[in-house]
Amino acid sequence: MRPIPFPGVWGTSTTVCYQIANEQLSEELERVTAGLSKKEAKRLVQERVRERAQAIAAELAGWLEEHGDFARVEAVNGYLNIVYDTGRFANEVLRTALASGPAFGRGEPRGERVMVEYSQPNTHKAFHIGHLRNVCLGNALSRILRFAGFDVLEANYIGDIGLHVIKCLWCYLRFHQGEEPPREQRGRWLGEIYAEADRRLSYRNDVVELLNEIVRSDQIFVQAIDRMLKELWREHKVGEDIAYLLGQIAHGREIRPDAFYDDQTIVKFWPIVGRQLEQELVEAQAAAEVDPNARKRLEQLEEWYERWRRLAATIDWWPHVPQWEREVRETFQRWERKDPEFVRLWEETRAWSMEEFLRIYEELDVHFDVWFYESEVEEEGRQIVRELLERGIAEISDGLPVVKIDEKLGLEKETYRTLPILRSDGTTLYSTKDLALTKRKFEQYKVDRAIWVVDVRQTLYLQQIFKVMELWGFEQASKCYHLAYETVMLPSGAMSSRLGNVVLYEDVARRVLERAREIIEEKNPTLPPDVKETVARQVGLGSLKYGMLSRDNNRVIVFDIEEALSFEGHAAPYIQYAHARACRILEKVEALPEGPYALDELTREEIELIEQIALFPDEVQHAADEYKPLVIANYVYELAKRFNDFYRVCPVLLAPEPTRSARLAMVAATRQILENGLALLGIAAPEVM
RNA sequence: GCGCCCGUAGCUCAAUGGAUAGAGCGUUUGCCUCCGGAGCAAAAGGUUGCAGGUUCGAGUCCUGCCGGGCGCACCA
Repeated sequence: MRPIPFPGVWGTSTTVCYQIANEQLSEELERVTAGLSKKEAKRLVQERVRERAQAIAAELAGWLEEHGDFARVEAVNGYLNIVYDTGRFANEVLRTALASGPAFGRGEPRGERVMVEYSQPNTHKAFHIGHLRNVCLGNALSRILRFAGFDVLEANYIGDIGLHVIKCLWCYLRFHQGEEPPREQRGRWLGEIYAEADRRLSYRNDVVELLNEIVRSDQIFVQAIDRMLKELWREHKVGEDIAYLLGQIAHGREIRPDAFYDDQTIVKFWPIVGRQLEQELVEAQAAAEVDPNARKRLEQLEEWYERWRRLAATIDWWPHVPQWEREVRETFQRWERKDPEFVRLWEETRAWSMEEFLRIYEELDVHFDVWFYESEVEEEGRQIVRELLERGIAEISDGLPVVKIDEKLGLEKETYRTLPILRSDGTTLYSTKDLALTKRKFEQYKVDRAIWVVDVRQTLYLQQIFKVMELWGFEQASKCYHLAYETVMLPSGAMSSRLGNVVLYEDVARRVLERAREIIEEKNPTLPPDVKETVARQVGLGSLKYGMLSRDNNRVIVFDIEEALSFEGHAAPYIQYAHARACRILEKVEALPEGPYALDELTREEIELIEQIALFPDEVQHAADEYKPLVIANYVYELAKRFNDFYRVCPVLLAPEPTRSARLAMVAATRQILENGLALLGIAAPEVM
C-alpha cells in the first residue's frame, strides 16, 4: 500500500492485483509461451499479466465500491486505487494531530534499548565541519529513534589519549612551553599545535612524497634531473646520495626518506627543485595561453609548486625528524609510566579541549547521556588482549599482537584481514580500547543494540572489531551496527590539517550567525534585540544542520561556505518561515475551534496538505528503520512546500465559516508537525523570523 | 591484488521495485492596497555513465565494462 501518486487525489494504491495475476497465470503462461522466441514470449506474458491484473482490479474495485466505505474505488492500469472520503479521513487526521500535539507521530514503545555512539572528537585536535556532520547525524538519529519508540542512550567517546595527544604535547613542551594560549580559544590553539606536530613529524615523508609524485608524472622534470644533480654536486659533494637519487629516478623506483647518507642532501637539493618547477611553470603558463589543453598541466604545476613552497619554508626541519620521532616515543613512555608532571599537563590541556567541545554541544543543543573516555578503557582493553592471547585467538606476529581474523574464521578469501590489537611496545591502540568499550556498552549499560556513527573509512576496522568480539565469544557482537556516513570534502578536495585547509566549526558557525543577524536586521528590524539574537541562532544553526542532514548518509558532502550562508530555497529557513507564517495566522484567533470540521469540499492544495500531514507517523518509522534523518528532512520540506501552496490559494482568516474553522485546524496541525519534524533534526521552529 | 561507496537537468541533490524521474541554485519573464516576498507563478533544461540480465514493471536488484572517491599490520 502506498499513497496514490497523483496530485489532488487522496487515498492509497495497491499493486496486489499484479501478484494475484502472476499466481493465477503462471501455469497457463508456461504452456502458451512454449516454443515462442524469448522476445515474443516476453511480450505475450506482459500483455496477459496486465490484462488480468486490470480485470482483477476492476472486479475488486466493483466489490469495494459497493461494500466498502470509500469515496471512490478505481482500477487503473492494474492498480487498485482507493480514494478516501476526505470529510471523514481528514477530520480523523486533524483530530489526532491536534489532540496529540507534540506527541503526534510518536511510535509505540518498543522495549528495546539502543546506544548511539557519535561525535567522538579527539582532544588536542581541531573540531571541524567533518565532526559537525557526525554530530548532526548522530543527534538527529537519536532523536528519531527515541521518537519512534526506542529507549535511546546517546553516548560520546572522547579521544583524550593516543598518539595524537602525545604528539601535541610533545610539540607543546618542545616548542611552545610557557606561551599563553588565547583565553577563549585554548582548544583551538591546541589543535594548531597538533597540526604543527603532525607537519613536523611527517615532514620527511611529505617532502619525499612530493618528489616521487613529480618524478612519476613529469617527464620534463625527469629530463632535467642530470642538470639538477650536477648543480647539487657543485654545492654539496655527497656522491652516495646523488647516485641514489639518480638510480631511483632512472629506474622509476620510489625515493625513500630514510635512505639518505647525509642530512643536508635534501636541504641543499630543495631549492634546485623549486627553481626547476618555477621554470616549468613559466613555460606552462605560456603554453596555456595558446592551448587550452595545457591548462591541466598548469594547474598540476601550480599545485606542486604550492606544496614545494610550503615545505621549503621549513626545510631546516629535515635533519631533525628522526630525533623528534625518538622524542615522541619517549613522551609516550612518560604517559605509560604515569609521570605525574606529564599527567598534570595532560589533564590541563585536555580540559582546554573539553571546554571547547562542551561549548559547541551547548550551541548545537546536543546532550549526551553517557561519556566514555579513551583514557579510561586502556587497562580493560589490555586485559582483553591478554585473554585473547591466552586463548589463542590472538597471536604475536613480528612482535605485534594481532588477530588473524580470516584464518580464525576459516575464510579462504581475504575479508577481515588482520587486526593489530596492541603496539609491540605495549602501548594501546584504538582497537585495544574499542574492544573494551564494546563490552562495556552491553554489560554496564545493558543495551540491546549499539550503533556506531562513524566515518565510512572505518568500515573495515569496525567490522574487524565486531568479528574479534565474536571470536572472543561475545554474544552481542551481532547487535553491533556501524552506521557509516561519507566524508565532508571541500571544493578543493579532502580536508587535511597537514595541508592547512581544514574548515573549523567555530569559523563557519560565526559566519553563519553573523549572516543570520544581518538578514534579520534587514527583514525584521523592529524585533526586540534579544529576540533577534535568538532567531538568528535558530535560523543560522538550523540552516547549517539542515545542510548536513539533507544529504543521504552514503554521499560525500562538498562543503561550500557560500551555500551554507544562503538561506534561500531548499534549506531550513524555508521550513522555519512556513512555521512562522502559520504562527502569525494562529495568533490572531482566540482559541482553536473544535471539530468536526467542514472538510467535504476541499481544494487540491488542501487535500495535498492534509495528505502530507497524515504521512508523518509512517515517515518517522521509516526514518528510524533505515537510520536516515534525510527522510525527515525531505518530509518537513515537502510539508512546508505544501503549506505554502495552501497559503497562497486558501485565505484562512478571511474565509467564511465553516471553512475558516477547517482551515485554522489545518494551519494548527501543520504548525505542530513542522515543529515536531524539525525537532527530530535538532532544528528549532521560530515563531517569528 | 582484495573490498566498499558514488555516477540522475549546466551546478548541488531527491525519488519504501510501481503509474508522467522531482526540488533547489543558476538563466529568462512576471507577482507586494490582499493572513509576512527568507515567499509565489511561468519558461527552458533528462537516452538516470555504457552494455547485458532478472521482473508483469528497473534510476532502484544482478553481471560485466567506463569514470570518480575511499579502505586494507603497530593513526584514530
